[in-house]
Parts: sequence; C-alpha cells; structure tokens
Amino acid sequence: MSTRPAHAQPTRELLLDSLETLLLSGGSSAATLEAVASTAGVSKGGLLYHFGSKEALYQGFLDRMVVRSRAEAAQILDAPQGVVAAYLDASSVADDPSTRTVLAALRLAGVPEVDVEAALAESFSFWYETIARRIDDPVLARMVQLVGDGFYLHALIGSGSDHDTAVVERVVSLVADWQRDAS
Amino acid sequence: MSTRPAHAQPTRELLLDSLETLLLSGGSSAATLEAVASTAGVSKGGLLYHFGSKEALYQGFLDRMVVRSRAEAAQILDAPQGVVAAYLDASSVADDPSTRTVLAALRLAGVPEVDVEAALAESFSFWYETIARRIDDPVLARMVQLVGDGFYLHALIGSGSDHDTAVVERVVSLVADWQRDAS
DNA sequence: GTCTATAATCGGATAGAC
DNA sequence: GTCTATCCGATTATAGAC
Repeated sequence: MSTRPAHAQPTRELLLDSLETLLLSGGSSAATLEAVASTAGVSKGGLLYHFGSKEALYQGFLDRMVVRSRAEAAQILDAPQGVVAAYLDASSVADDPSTRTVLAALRLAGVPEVDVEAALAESFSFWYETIARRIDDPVLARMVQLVGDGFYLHALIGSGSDHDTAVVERVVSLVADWQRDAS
Repeated sequence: MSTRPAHAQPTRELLLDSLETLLLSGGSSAATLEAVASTAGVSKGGLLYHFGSKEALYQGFLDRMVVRSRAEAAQILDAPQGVVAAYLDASSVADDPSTRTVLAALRLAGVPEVDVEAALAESFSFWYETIARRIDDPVLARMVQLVGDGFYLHALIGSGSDHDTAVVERVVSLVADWQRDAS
C-alpha cells in the first residue's frame, strides 16, 4: 500500500524529467548524476537506487522516449488538421513536450554509454510510418518528414525563420494537390 | 624561415582535424585534450601551446567551420547542377568534408564552453542566403533549406532512406516548375 | 527508499626542462 | 614548439547506516 498521492510522480519519472531539463539547458556534460539527483530533489545515492549507473539512467530516458514516440505517432494519425500539419506543427514548436524529449536526446547523441542514434532512428521511423499511411507516395512522405526534421535541427540550434509557418502551409497544400491529382 | 614542407599541415590544423574525427566517432565526451592531442600525434602540453584551454580549442574549431562554410556557400552558388541539387547532395552525403564538419559541430551542441548554436546558425544563414539568391520565393527557399537540414539530422543519427535520392530529384523539379510558372 | 561518507579515476590546466 | 611531471577539482560508483 503506497502512501504517495495519485498526482505525485514517482521518483523514477522525476529523475528522467530532471535529466531532460538538464540536457536541454546544458548539454550532456551538465547531466551529471549529482545534478540530475539534486534537480529531482534527491541525493546521488537516492538516484543510484533507481538507476544503478549512468548508463542505466540514459537507457531509461531513451526507452521512455521510444514508448512516448510510438504513442505520439498514433495520436497524430487521427489529428483533425491532418498528419502533415500535425507533424510539422509539433516539430516546429520547441516547447512541445515530445519535441523537448527529442531535442534532449539529440544533445545526448554520441555519448559512449548508450546507442542514442538507434533510439532516435526508431522514433523517427514511427513518424515516417504514420505520415506514409496518409500519403501514398513514399517520396512525398519522406519529403514531408525531412522538412519536419529540418525544423527539429533548427530548434536544436535555436534558429527559426519568419517563413516557417508559411512553409508548413505550403507543404500542406502541396500534399493536398498531389492527393487530388492522384484520384 | 620555416622548415616545414609545403604539403604538411601545421600542428594547429592537425589538432582541429583530430577534434573533428573524435567528435564524430565518440561525441563531445570523447574529445578530451589528451585524446585530441594523441590523435594528432602530440602531447597534451603540445596541444596547450596552440590552444591555451579547451574553450580555445572548441572556439578555434567553430571559427574554422564558419570560415569554411562561407567559402562553401560561395562555391555552391555557381555549381553546374544548380544550387538546389548541390546543397541537397552535399547535405545528404555524410562523408562530404563540409558535412563532416557540421555533423561534428552538432555533436558539440550544448557544451558550456562555447556558443555552438550561434556558430551553426551563422553557417546555416550563409546557405540560406545562397539558396535564396537563386530562388526568388523565400518560402520555397526556406523549404529547400529545411529538406537539406533534415538530411543533416538523419546523417547525425545515421538513418538514411532509400527514397532520399528521389526526394532530391523531386525538390529540384518542384523548384524548376515554380521558376517556369513565375516567368 | 533515501541518506552520508569515501574510494577510485579522470580531465583540465600549470610549471618548467629541453 | 613540444615534452614530462604534477596539482587540483569534478565525477562515477561503492559501502553501509537509517
């Protein structure tokens, strides 16, 4: 019988949230065990009870990202604006929760402890499959994905453009034109 | 009067090349002063003569990237295939020299010592200006850039697609159609 | 489940010889 | 310009109390 209120997050999740925040603000070098623990309000020893090593902590973060990406992709499939607009909107807004997680993972790219690239590739593949389910032409679907991924990269370096919302509209109408011509 | 043969690289450049290689293979945590120095064939002390600190080393790398990007953008402006094909080809091939440098810099994103994001934003702006000089519609120009940046991101995580060459062709013809309609 | 204390290692940087 | 030797701080991880 737990005494934790239903609304409070378990420490394990709090620790992963702290890792995400630290990765976004200071990169992988800022994500020390001590910093992650104290941001979550526990001691280093407390963290190491939940994740036995830095590698386990990182892997836990990546696993959660993949699970969430799969769920996010499923949601987007039935978005009222359509998959294209939904995907591009999410990827161009840096404080979208799922975008935050991806950006944090990107800042982890290259660390020796875990295979960040594989986890990100898996997440991206969910989104491609989702897009491709609504756009029959695989080349066009890939192009849409690449535009969204371009947004991710620009969010990573914090450089948006005034034309970005117009780009989203243009791509949406491009896809709509194609759907019309194909029928 | 130097005794160095004309073809040998100065140690300073060798050190920056070593940093690039290490960033690509192991991320920022692998790019220790010791590792960079020994890859370049010198000692840690030897490195610190040329770059007085880790911060100076990183900044030297970013400065070189910005200089090279400006030169690369100028070259692409007069490429025989046209700017669009040239930009997309370069960004989709992970072992292109200038792409390697950008990917290495992306793996440095978030480190506290230097402003990687600003340097990358400057490089990307050169390319946008170059693309925009050949495509009058700024929204279309930005879309082309975003597709290329999507390639960069996928190169970062090592996940290409079979459709990528077809995407390049499609975007090129998309731009050609627009140029025709506008005239 | 969480804490403190401590061991062991590593990375950045200085000093000074050659 | 390059080297070795050394210092110092930071970081991961363990041990064991509560």
